[in-house]
Amino acid sequence: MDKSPEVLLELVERLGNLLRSEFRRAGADEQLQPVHVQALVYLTRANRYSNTPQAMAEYLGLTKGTMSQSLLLLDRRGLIERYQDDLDRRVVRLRLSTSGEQFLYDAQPQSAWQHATRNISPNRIRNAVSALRETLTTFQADNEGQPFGSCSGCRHFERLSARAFRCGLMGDRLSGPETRKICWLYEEKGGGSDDEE
Amino acid sequence: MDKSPEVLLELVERLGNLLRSEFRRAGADEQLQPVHVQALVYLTRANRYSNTPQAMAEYLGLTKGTMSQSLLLLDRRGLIERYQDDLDRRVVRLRLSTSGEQFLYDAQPQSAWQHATRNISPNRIRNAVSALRETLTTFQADNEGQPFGSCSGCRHFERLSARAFRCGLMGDRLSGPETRKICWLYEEKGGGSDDEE
DNA sequence: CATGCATGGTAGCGACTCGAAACCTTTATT
DNA sequence: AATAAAGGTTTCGAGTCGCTACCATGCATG
Repeated sequence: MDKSPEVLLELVERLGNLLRSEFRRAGADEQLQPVHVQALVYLTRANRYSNTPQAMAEYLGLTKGTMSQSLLLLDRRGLIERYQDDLDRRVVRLRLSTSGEQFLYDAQPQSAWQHATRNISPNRIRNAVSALRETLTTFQADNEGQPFGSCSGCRHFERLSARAFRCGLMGDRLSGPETRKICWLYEEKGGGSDDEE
Repeated sequence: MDKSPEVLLELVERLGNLLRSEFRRAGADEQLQPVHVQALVYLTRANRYSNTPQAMAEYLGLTKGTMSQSLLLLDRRGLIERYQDDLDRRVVRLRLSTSGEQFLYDAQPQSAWQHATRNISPNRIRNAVSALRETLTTFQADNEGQPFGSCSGCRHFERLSARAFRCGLMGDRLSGPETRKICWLYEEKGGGSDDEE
């Protein structure tokens, strides 16, 4: 009998708690809750399709109502900016404000973690990443959650040339850096397949 | 430039969020918050030295005041029992009640996760465990948090015979199963190597 | 077009979290 | 005996969070 999966769960859970404490600490000066800090961090990593309340709520595992509350607060504090989408005027788009960026720069919510991995060989980290990524994919597939991946590995991703990319779903050209951001339209580049829509 | 640590952070964070959602779902029937479910799960894994509000608060990253609130609620609902320690009457000890155990049995808060790791080879899981464990240890050392490990690997652990064990710090004899539970008195066995069972 | 309905987001409600600080009781130190 | 320290509880106020209801905008049909 192997209990490794159980232990892995325990570790992820505990690291999650510590990360949460860390976010709490990072936001203490500005009276921010962990979820607020997470929201700000998310904005630094989300691509152009994923900077909406909806996507954020999915990512953080909250309802849209709850998300709306938190975003209202962040807006009042001037840490984010909200603007309407041009094409669909129901959609609200989000971006970090200058002071939001400043806050993240000062608080460094992730530094403690980065520091904690310093003694682990890149190779072992990559292995861990691979195992966790697979777990995440399976988990999301089981629970019908949005996938949230980046372009490489997405079935909509198209490479036009050495340095030009394109999202086949939305039809936009993408810059190199943007292909590494988080996208909630991500779909696994499945083998055969059932495709949606 | 290698961004793997960053990606690892992202994965742990996201899995942590999903786990949290999962706990929320598991507790919904009984009107329990995620933290309540976590507390109950903790009790199934804590050894005799670690079933106190103090240890639990450390583990979950909360203050003792907050912890006290949650435990009060769990006690009112009859999911846990609280009793005084014999030796130190300041200390409160906790245990799952029968209905607490029943709740965990019914809600299976961890099943979704267990299921999500089904396709990953035991070997890769063990590697991931090892990397995360090391990260956890470093993180805790950096932040002076309680270590929270199990007997194997603890400097206080003594093996009396093939099947008899002892905690050198507290002086108690321990049963085999108990040596695999979570202990907040854990201290890294300096120098020597870490081996897995 | 109008009607209907789905979708993205907001508002209000109530139960609960959470840290901070003050407090109580028991144990440890001197 | 006096004082300090440690484990827990209480109280307070701001905020989370799911829920339901609600308001716009967009998208179908006919």
